[in-house]
Amino acid sequence: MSRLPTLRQLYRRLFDRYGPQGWWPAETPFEVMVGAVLTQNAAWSNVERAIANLKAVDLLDPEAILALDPQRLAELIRPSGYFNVKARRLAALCRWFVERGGLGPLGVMETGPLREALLSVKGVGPETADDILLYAFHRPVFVVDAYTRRLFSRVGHDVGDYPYDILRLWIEARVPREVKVYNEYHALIVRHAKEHCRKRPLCEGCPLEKACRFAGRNA
DNA sequence: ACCCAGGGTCATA
DNA sequence: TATGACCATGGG
Repeated sequence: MSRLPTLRQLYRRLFDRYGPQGWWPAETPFEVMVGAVLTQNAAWSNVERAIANLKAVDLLDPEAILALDPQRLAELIRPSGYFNVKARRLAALCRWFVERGGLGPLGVMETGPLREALLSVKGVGPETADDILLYAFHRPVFVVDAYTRRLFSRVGHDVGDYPYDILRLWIEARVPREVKVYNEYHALIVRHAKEHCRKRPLCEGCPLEKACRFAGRNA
């Protein structure tokens, strides 16, 4: 009669295996914001190219992006996919950022209102908003993605069809509300997905071991 | 050739 | 509220 692994236990197993992940891979909060939009349904390796393009012409800056011809912006971020849509989304986010006065004023907002403000930007959905809240503004908000849902489902937690915010709150109630922990946990889930579950069907050598096998029996 | 990637919007029922 | 179409590149 084995019990389901708690979220704390899963975190410990992942952290013991992989160690700190050093997320988010960006030099500034604004770069986090750009990356959060560009990584929507895209491979990170492609996002890196897009960001490198922007850096190469010194355009990784909100005002500079706003002053840019939309078509040229789209061309620069082309490698990240959906480049026409993302060019619009990026411009919308920059407009919002500049109109709100940048990091100073935004940085002193309460987390709830800041989240709502982010969600009001066209092209910023819950996951993108939470990426920005956690990794740019260092707020204790757990980022839920498809890997997160899949991982917790596979180890036996029946969260498969929870709506985004329900699942987020469910997780936040079970994980210590610390920025450091939320930061590493999400990064570790992505790392684990890349490392194992995509390439190896049976999770051979998986740090979750019994938890994954347990899920296998129920799947 | 197919599948997927660190999603979100919009139209429709 | 809940599906479905759509957006588009690059690697396995």
